[in-house]
Formats: sequence, structure tokens, C-alpha cells
Amino acid sequence: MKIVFMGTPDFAVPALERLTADGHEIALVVTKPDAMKGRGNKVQASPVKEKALALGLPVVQPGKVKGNTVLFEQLRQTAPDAIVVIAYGKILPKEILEIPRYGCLNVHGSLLPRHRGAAPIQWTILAGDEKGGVAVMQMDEGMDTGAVLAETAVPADRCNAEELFEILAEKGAVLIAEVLARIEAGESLQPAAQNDALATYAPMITKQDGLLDFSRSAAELERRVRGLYPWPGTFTYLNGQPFKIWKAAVVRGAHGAVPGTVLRADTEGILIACAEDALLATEVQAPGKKRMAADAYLKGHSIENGTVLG
RNA sequence: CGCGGGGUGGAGCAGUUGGUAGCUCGUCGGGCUCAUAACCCGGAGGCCGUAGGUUCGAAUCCUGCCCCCGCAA
Repeated sequence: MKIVFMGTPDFAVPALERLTADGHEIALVVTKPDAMKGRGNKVQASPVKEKALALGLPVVQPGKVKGNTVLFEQLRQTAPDAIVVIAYGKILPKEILEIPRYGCLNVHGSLLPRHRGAAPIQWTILAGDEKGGVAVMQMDEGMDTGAVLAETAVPADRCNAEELFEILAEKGAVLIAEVLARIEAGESLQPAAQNDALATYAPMITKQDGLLDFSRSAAELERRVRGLYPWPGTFTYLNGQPFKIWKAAVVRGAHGAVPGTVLRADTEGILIACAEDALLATEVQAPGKKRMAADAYLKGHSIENGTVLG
């Protein structure tokens, strides 16, 4: 099948590889423009762009999509059977949705209609959902509101966002490959409309979302630690300095301490009082330092019991 | 040239008015103990990121390079 692939981050890469391997003709790859990133403000190409170039596929990086008639024209001339969109990062206007014969198919990292929007995987974990998943849907003009063609569910209450990303990227690649195969075989796919009443919205995550608020429950904070791993990570303040917490566990039990109080700091980790139960930080990071086990951190720094974080 | 912190025995840190490298832990051996992540005694282990420079002498001062990390985007 002749396909235009639109995507940007790592999440989209496995699908691009898979569709290529399946013998589809990837006529064009559309990804976001290179952007300044990281220390030193170096310009960096998107993971999808790098993979596309490695595969020898043509790439375009429009700065703007809405109203971009040049892009519309290029897509029309390319005349793809379908456009596969995975975490592209820009809204597609009607002009583009109408181009392919089989429409635009989107791979989304949640069990729709839950977690429509930019950060479905993180929000699956933040919300404490037992299951996460990946869905292939027929795009329409709404934000992830299209009819669902196929879905795969996986457990989500144990892993962190990085792990769930990896799992769902693979599952998503398989799923979109299957959907395309069925379309090619002439099967009717029976799109299932989403129940808007059950929809939730998963807005973009910001660095500030990583601030741990100990006046919440330890269970909720533990989810935050998992859901924002490895980006942007969670943090609090120790002696006025940002202090990141990469891994943590819930320790149940009443403690009667003010939220944020360090109950103890030993080889087990740093136990911090929360509104409900306590959070045991087991992997931490101070500014300018590497991430390390809390135990290792305490070898060179001492944290008195009763110190208040946040 | 975005701002900034850092590279010291296996781990985490201290150590700048330059002069024989320390701490906590781990590790090895021994002791104590019913027992122990406890305690006591003893030992091994570091060319102080790298290349030069200044100096009688540099982990400590200067310069280049490599690597790691925080912030901002």
C-alpha cells in the first residue's frame, strides 16, 4: 500500500520500521522541524526523521500544517492510499484528512476514549488505570475523537512511563500493520464510535507537573514518579535546592508528621511523610550530580530525620 | 558561543593562603556474640578525568581537550 507516514518521537519509530518491513511503499515521511534541544542548544532531528533517513525515505518537515497549501498539494500529488499518523505533534486539518482513499489512521497510546490528547501514556499511569493500551482509529477533525478500528490492552499499574511507552510503541506497530493488512485484504473493519461521555483528556506534561506535593497521598505521588519517568521526572526541594526523585515506593502506615517531613533516611531509602502513608524514595538525584540509589546518596550526604522537603 | 555544577581508592563525599590524600560505606582477615545491616581490631585498594604550563614542590594556580550532570529552551 502507498503510505504517507507522519510522526515525530521515538514512539512512532517501531511502526515506521514495521510498515517498511511489511513492504508498504512509504512515499513520504512528515515530521516536525529540527529543534534546538538539550544542553548547548544543539539542533536535533526527530527520531522519526533519523530513522526515515536511515531507511532512505524522503522526509519533509513543514513548520506549519494548517493552511499550508504547498504541503496539501504535495500530499495530493503523492496520492497515498492511507496516511498513518503517530504522535506527529500537530493537528491535521480537514484538507489533509480528505486526501487518502482510506483516510488518516492514527495510532494513539491509550484505550480510547480515555486519555485523548498529547500525553496519553503518562496520564494512564497518573490516573492509576489498571490497564493502558494502544488504539488505531480513523481520524476525524476532533482531538482523538475518531472511530476506533482496533485496540490492544496491556497492564499499566506496575510499569513506569518509559516501559509503557516501549511496550505500546511495539504493540502499536503490530496493530497498525494488522489494520493495514486487513484493509488491503478488503475486509470491512467495523469502526466503533467512541463514547464521548467516558472521555478524559490528557494534556501535555510540563516540567512543573513533576513537583511532588506531599499534601497528597503517597499512592498518588508514587504514580507521579512512575508516570513522569524518565521525563520530566519528579522533584521536590531539599535545603532550597531541587532534588529529584526517580524511583519510589509507598510505605503504608500512619506517621502523624507534617507532610514532607523525612521520617528516616537509611539504607532502605528516604522515607517522606505524605498526607496519607509515606513515600520511600529509593533513587534520587541532586543538582549537578548523577542519579543514584538513595543509599549511595546518603553515604556522602546526611539528611537529618525531621528535615522538611518541598 | 544560552546559564551553571562536577570528574579524588569498588560506591557516595571532604580536601584551594600549593608541601607527604581523608571521611562514611563496601571489601578482605581476625575477634566478640545465640545472633546481626550491630560492635572491636587489623589489612588491601588512589598515577587525585586527560595533555601541557607556572613552581624547589600541585588534587590544590593557569591553558587546551574528553566525559557526566542541573537549569533554561
